[in-house]
This record gives sequence, structure tokens and C-alpha cells, in this order.
Amino acid sequence: MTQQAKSTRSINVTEILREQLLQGEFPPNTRLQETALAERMQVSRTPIRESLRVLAKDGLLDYAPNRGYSVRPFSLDDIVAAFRVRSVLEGLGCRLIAERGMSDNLKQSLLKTLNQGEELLQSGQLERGEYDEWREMNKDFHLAILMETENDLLVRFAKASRNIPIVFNGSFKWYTLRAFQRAQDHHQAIYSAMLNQQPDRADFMMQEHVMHAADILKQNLEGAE
Amino acid sequence: MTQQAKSTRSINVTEILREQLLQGEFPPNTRLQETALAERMQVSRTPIRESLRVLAKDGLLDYAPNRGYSVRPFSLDDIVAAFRVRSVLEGLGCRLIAERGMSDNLKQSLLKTLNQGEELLQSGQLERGEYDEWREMNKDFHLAILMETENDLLVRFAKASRNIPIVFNGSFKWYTLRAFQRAQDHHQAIYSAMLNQQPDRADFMMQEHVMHAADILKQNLEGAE
DNA sequence: AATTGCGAAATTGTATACAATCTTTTCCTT
DNA sequence: AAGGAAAAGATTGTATACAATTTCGCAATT
Repeated sequence: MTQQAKSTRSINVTEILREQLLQGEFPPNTRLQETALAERMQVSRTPIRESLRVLAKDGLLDYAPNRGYSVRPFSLDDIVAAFRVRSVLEGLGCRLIAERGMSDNLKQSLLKTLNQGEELLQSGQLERGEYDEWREMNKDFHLAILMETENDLLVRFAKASRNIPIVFNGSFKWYTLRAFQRAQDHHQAIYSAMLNQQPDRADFMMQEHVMHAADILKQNLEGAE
Repeated sequence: MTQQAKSTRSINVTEILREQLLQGEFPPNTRLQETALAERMQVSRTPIRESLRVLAKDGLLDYAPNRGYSVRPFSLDDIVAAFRVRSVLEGLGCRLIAERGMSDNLKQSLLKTLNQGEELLQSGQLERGEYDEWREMNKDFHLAILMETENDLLVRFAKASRNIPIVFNGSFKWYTLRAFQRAQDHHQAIYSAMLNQQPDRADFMMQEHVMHAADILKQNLEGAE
């Protein structure tokens, strides 16, 4: 029997709202009124208020005293800027691992994701349903490296830097087969660099990898915004 | 007449508590009870609860549902890890500025801090009262660079990475004259690198600068913890 | 027509009452 | 005496009432 992680209304509301914000369900600058949200969520204002404050701290909402909360608008530049930050954070993660060498546990985890990636590419073209699989694989790869650093702040910031609408789940819908292949190559190079204890290379390739994703996003959003 | 920035009890409580936590006024793992804090702060539990949630989000408090909040303990490793993260963040800041070149405004701001630093070093030995002046100068230098990047997430993370007890105000009390001089040299080199549009050098020197501070802290806390 | 002032309505901020959960104590069983 | 169930107490979670502030509408004035 899986242990039901105990929770509170406040936490639940926070996560539901966060998901909706990341999915872009609220137009930018939409005002979020406490009573309206409370009714919608079927709870009182108290947990709503705590949620809003947290989401504002996460940068998803703007807040002004006595004026309430509104959906923070993200420009394309904001999004690219966030990628740049994430790139150095995850780059640092790879560097730290490369310096000290990978644990057997990490090797195993990463090899698994590399194999998953290969399999997904085998078919020649990724189907709709396989996007989710790729996304999971990708998340596992990046998170495994970060966790291994045991640098709490690094993990927190790297995770937080993904909390941005449009981006939150990696917009793989823009990806061509070629782009998927390149991402897979990056993963392999990063793995190789860490295996051979090449910190500079590991760091650099991870930055390259992350900024490549930013480039694709940028190309597909340019002008449209 | 200076405009009184309007605020709320919740925000005030948050900042007071944050300051106290950063000053290390609460022993690690101290349980923070809402009613006790409410009485102490002369407000009801409502603003207290919102404050605690925010401070937990900032990593200063631990939280468990239905169990409340406690003061998060920081190991020496935690602190050094935070410095490492900050070093790459501020390094990125310098890199970005070096790439695009400094604005006149930034040049002016930084030159001012460089001059302040020189003056403080002139006297040969920094007096007690001059620590605060140095701290201000140092904060101005680092913040000016960050702000100029116009990368919101970068600024937020870099600021947040300083929110750690013991470290929060730069423990300049450990600094020898030699250490102050070296810090000043770093500042000058960073300025020079950005002026001459040398991104690698600017990035590297800032990382060196931040990690040097970490080294001094480490040497003085080693064993003591 | 634009602007200012004022009052009503709406919205956020805070206190408090009550509910749910966790912790401690008590007391019973073995 | 040890262990454990159950009740009492303490603490956190949530709802709601009230206070403070802002927003909106409507005149009155220029």
C-alpha cells in the first residue's frame, strides 16, 4: 500500500494553481481575486491566500500590498534569460560530478535514460504519445545529475528555473527528429565527459544542451509571442 | 517628503523574522510556534502563518504539514555549496555585461565603489566601524552588476543565495588587511575585464572572488561549526 | 469634455472561532 | 514493570467575521 503523503488544502491549492499557471490557463496580467478563487476551489480564502503568496515568491504572480495578485507576464526575453540561468546551474552540476566522478548508482540511472533515448529514436520518427516518454526520460537525466551533487540550493534553483509558462514541460512539439537526435548526442557527450572526469567539457556541453533548447523555443516563438 | 512604502503586518513580520534568522538569533532546529510568535510580535496568527510559509520557501525554515516550522540547520558544507552556486550566478552576470559592454551608468557606479575601496584601504588597517562601510561598498559593487544584466531570475537567485545565516552580511570580521586588498584587486580585475569586453576573464574572476570569500569563511569555521 | 471630490461597493488584511491533527499523559492489561 | 489504548492537551489547519484600503461610479465644478 503506497503511503498517502499527508497534505493540506493550502498545499493542494498551491499545486493545482501552479499547474494551471504553468499550462498558461490564465492570460497574462489576469487579476486573481481571492474570493473568486476560493469559490472556484471550494475552500475558504485562508488557504488561497497562503497559496498566492507562495506562487508570488516563485515568480509566477505579481503582488502589491492591498492590491492583490495578478498573473505575471513573461516575455520571450524573460524565458531565454531563464534558460541562460538554468544552463549555468546545470552546467555547474555536471562540473561537480565530473570532478568527483560518478557513483555507480548515477552511472546506472543515466545509462538507463540513454538507452531509453536510443529506443525512442530507433523508430525513426517520434509519435505524439512518445513525447511524454521523451519528456520523462529527459527529466530523469537532468534531475539525476542534479540530485547527485547533494547541493541543496543548486537543486532548488535549477528546479525553480523551470517554473515558467510555455516552457514548463519542455515544448518538444517543436522538435524535429534532427533536434531529438542532437539532444540525445548531447546527453551522451555529457555522460562521457563526467565518466572521464572532464569538468570543463561536462559543464560546457550541458550549457550547450540547455541553450540549444532555448534556441529552438526562440525560433518558434519569435514574432508570435 | 519620502514616500512611506505601504506595507502590511505580514510583510513586516516576515522581514523582522528573516533578519533574526539571518543573525542566527534562533538556534538550529528551534521549533517556531505560531501562537508564541504571534504573542511576541503582537499580531494574530494569520500574518505569522503567511510569514513562516514564505521563509520556508526561502529555505530558512523547515516545514512539515500539521507539524509546523523549525529553524533549518546549516552545515559548513551547505554554506560552501551556496557560495559555489552564487559564484556561477554572479560569474554569469559579469559574463553577460562583458559581452555587451558596460553602460556609462554602470561604469560610474562601479568606479565609485572602486574608489571607496581604495580609500578604505589607504588607512592601512580597517577599523571596526569601517567594516560596515566596506560591506555597503561590496554590496553596491555586486548588485550594480547584477541589476545591469536585466535578467530577473538571475538577480532573484543571486540575492536569494545570500540568504544564509552567518554569511548574510559577509563575515568581514575574519578579514585580514591582505584579504581586503585581494578582494579590492578582484573588483578591479572584474571591472577591467568587463571594460575590455573579456567575458571569460570577467566570469572567471568573479567566481574566483566569490570562492575566495568562501575559503576564508571555511578556514575560520572549520572544526568550530 | 476633462477633472476633482465624495460616497458606496468591492477587495484585501487581520483577528478570532472552530475543526482536524498531532503529542502527551493517564491508566488499564498483561 | 512494560506495553499499549484511550483520553486530554497542545498545536496546526480552515472558515468566517470584521477592519482597513482600494476601486468605481456619479455628481459637481472648471
